Amino acid sequence: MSIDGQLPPKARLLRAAAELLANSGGSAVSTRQITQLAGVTAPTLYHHFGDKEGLFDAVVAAGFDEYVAGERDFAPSGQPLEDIRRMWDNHVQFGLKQPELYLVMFGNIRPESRPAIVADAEALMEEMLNKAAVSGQLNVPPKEAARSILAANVGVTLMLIAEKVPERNLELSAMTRDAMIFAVSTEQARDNGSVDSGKSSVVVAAIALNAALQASHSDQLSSSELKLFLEWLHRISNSSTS
Amino acid sequence: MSIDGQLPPKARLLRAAAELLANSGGSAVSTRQITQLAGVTAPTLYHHFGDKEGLFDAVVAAGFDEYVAGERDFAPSGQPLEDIRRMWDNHVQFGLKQPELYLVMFGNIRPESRPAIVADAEALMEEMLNKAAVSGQLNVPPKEAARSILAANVGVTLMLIAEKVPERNLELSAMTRDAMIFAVSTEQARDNGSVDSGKSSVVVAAIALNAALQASHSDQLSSSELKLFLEWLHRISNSSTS
DNA sequence: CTAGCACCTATAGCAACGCTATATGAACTG
DNA sequence: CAGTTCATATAGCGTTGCTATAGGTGCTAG
Repeated sequence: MSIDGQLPPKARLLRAAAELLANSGGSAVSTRQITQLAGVTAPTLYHHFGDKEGLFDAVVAAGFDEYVAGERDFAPSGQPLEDIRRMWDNHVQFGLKQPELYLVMFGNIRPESRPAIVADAEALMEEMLNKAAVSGQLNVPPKEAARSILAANVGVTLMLIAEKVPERNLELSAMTRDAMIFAVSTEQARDNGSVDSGKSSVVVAAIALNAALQASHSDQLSSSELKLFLEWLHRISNSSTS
Repeated sequence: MSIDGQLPPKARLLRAAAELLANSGGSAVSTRQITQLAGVTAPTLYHHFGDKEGLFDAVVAAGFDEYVAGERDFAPSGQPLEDIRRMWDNHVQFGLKQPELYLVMFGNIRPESRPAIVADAEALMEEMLNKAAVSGQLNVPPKEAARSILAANVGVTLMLIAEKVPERNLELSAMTRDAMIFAVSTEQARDNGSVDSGKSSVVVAAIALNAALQASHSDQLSSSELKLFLEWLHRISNSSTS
């Protein structure tokens, strides 16, 4: 069993590494396995990729393209925060579908050395969050929101990967996802555009306070209090529609 | 430099492994380094711990005791959710103080094989969340809340560890923490938050809403909610004086 | 006191690992 | 056709985790 196909050795190495990584079942993958499956010898690997990690980086880059493609396939961007939710789910699905690859990408943490891939994923999410921000749907800077959401997203995915398949409960993901998105979003983001007229003075005042709070970043309340406060405001603001 | 102290070889191995792990700076720690520092030879290690991972598990067990001790030192506060918050912060601090040990404990993810240590940490958090649940402060089962919070906690800690020290921003942790706690808690859970200053337009709107609310009989909020809501409104309204 | 026994540790070494110094072939360029 | 560059192979270095085997140590029994 070898990868022949008359591809150039570089591509064969990439394919062999990806295949072994995907089927390794958690155990380590050696350069000898890879080169044997690719039908080349060791120096070829090091000529093209520098070292083992370079090869894995290249595999990860291809995997990341797939990841990004998945992330971008969504995003017809009616609702940026809805797109963020789909990005989250796509992230989790990617991790569960290719756990080995995912672990190389996001699970290979070393102190003081941040994998470039994480920064890329962060930038991707920040880009999307920027759209939400310009629509006034974010109450924290997009960069920090992206870092926070991605951290939780990775944490949840790692935990799901570590669990045995039959015990995996995607509710964990959904719950954490909604919590994070809710935390960074303003209240109007949870609104699907129900526009109403003939509001009472309470509603008007609530909307005014709402806007003022969002414009001025009141720090009179803690951020978590503010979330709850705004949720109530939202309830009051929508009271005329119910 | 070797660990002598006339301790039995088993303890010397544990100490040597812990020390090398703590100072390895991210690079791998070999059994030869450990045995040399402990002043023993290889078979001694394998006699006592089975294999390298067994040794690390033992080190982790000791580290986990320290972790648990830190988690239990807090918790007299009467407010379970406040204790959860401290558990979160303690978790992050532990990870940042001993990143190598933390990575062995929480960063060594393999598919289908869940480290027992994660389950223990989860149980610890679930136990605390149970107290919140009996007080009616949880709106999700404690088990799922614990898993969700812990997943986010680990994700945040790993991300902070991966960052260079000067760039570490603990706001990421605080924000994610509050988001998760808020997500699992009922509204009555929070009352003691940090009090800050406010902005004038907010104050105006708050006063308006306050007056409007008292003039009308809104049934959008329960009486207890309304009470807290008005209290916060009052706080915002008075912020100009501070 | 000695014999036996269980426990613990050391000597020496295996197979596998990541990686490389060196050399050879192929392909393009002048 | 000579020269240069790129790509691959031969062979092997140093290190890794781990172990088959044997020897030393301290105990209890006769």
